[in-house]
Amino acid sequence: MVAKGAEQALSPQSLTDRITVTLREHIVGGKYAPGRQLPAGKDLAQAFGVSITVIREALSRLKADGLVASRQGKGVFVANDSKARPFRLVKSNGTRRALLEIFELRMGVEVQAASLAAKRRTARDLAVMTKHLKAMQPSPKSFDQALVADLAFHRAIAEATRNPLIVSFMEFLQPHLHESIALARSNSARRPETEIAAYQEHREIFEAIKAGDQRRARTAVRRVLDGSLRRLSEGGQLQADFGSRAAEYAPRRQVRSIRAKTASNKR
Amino acid sequence: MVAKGAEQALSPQSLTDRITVTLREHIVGGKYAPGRQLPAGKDLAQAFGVSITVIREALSRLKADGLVASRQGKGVFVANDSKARPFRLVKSNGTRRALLEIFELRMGVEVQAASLAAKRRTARDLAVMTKHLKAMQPSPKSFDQALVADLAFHRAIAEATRNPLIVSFMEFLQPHLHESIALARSNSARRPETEIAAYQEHREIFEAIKAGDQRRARTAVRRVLDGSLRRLSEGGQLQADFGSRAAEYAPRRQVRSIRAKTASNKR
DNA sequence: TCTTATCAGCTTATATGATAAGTCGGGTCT
DNA sequence: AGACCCGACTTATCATATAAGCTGATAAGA
Repeated sequence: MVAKGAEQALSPQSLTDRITVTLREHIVGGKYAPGRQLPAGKDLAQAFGVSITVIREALSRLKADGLVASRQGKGVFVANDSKARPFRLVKSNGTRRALLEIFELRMGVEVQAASLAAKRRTARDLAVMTKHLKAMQPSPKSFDQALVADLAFHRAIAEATRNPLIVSFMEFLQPHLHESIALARSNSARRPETEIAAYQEHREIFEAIKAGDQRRARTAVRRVLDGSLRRLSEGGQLQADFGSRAAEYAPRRQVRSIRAKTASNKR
Repeated sequence: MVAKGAEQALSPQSLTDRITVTLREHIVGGKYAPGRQLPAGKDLAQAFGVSITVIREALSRLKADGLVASRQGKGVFVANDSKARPFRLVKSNGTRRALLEIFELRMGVEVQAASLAAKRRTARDLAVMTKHLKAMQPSPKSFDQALVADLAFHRAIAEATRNPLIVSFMEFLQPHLHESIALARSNSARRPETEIAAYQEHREIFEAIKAGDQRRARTAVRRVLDGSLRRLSEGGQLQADFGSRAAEYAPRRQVRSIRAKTASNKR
């Protein structure tokens, strides 16, 4: 059944997963000081009661995270430079609170992006923005199209900063905001006056960037996002469901097809 | 030799490293659509001409990155939910350009943090800020102490936002900014008048947050960071060296203690 | 006809042993 | 003393083997 599939995807932390978590905790917890050498793979395997394979895979993950570094013939060492470590959004569990936190972080970056864009935008940037802005005009053919254009417009701003870091960070944030955006729009948008207001506000951002007015650009973005934030806050509850974990790997359907196939194959 | 050690740490991308990169490119490049099943480990090993061990370690890393998900008995699938993916600052190679990019990103978050802090700060937050601000007062005992207090002050602002995401993101950014901060201060700071100005500017941030004036807080932070940015831009070149890669793992000496421990543990 | 049991063939997960190669220190030989 | 070698460590990689989950087909039973 579907329930079984979901349970399946959640519970079975593999042995490697658990060992990885444990090792990571030991390292960040300070059990092994930065620069220190870890026990040899063989010893770790014995200590945890698992095979060397599991230890190797766990260490490989930590190595990919920049937490440790191994050198052939010498050993595995705790990295004392934390610059390679990635930034994760683990707590994005769909809670409204989590969404608000992400949204606030996004606002800071987006305001900064608009500010920089106002200073560095080229004619080409402005042309791209204009294109997307047009697709956002009120009463568009499809609702989704306006949303896509909205995202593309903000992305164009990011690219106009000439700062690839800001671009990639906003790309990183976007999927986490996907639900909040959908919610905010479904809450109170769809009403023509809201649509028109949204268009006007975005237009104001564009004009400020075009004019090279950094402060005005910041204010305009802040106004737009404050509006979204308000719509997000006032709406109904969230977190109800956004697809069971099992739905993420595109299973389903096979159940039916299998059954159909067995039926037809019955010969 | 040292040169050999450095070369050693840079070039010898392990086989697993290369396969991981290749596989990642294939996936994000769209060779395998989200939800699609990857070829079996055995086939991948044959296709790349490596052993299954290497494939497994590579897949294990991608799995830890949320790029793929494996299910025993079924296979490995490309995850179609990108929310688990981490954010990395790979290009932080010490170039001045890279530092500026990080700095600009930081500025956006920090301005937002101050803005939120002005709205949500508690009396306790203000007390903490006051403490650090005092330690920043001109002509302090030690130069380093002022720098530490500076960082602590900004951290206190982040915590006053009540947004743990902002706190952890600034923590994530900080080691990457370490060099730029040191550079900016060594460039033109140390002069009494600069120190005094920095203190006054930070004081202004505090006052704005205390007064609950969001806009003033944003402006004040922007002024401080613009100042740092200017000092960073005008100074001498960077990127010369900040410790060879080999020095990052600080081996030596501890090796002995570990060895002694394992030796004694060998029952 | 329909359901159920069983089996063969896939897959990943884990374990184990072997080989290659790098590091390090001690010992030997000159 | 200095150059050299050798053995004991390490990680890296490879090759198999076993266990366990999944899938589909077939056989057995109602």
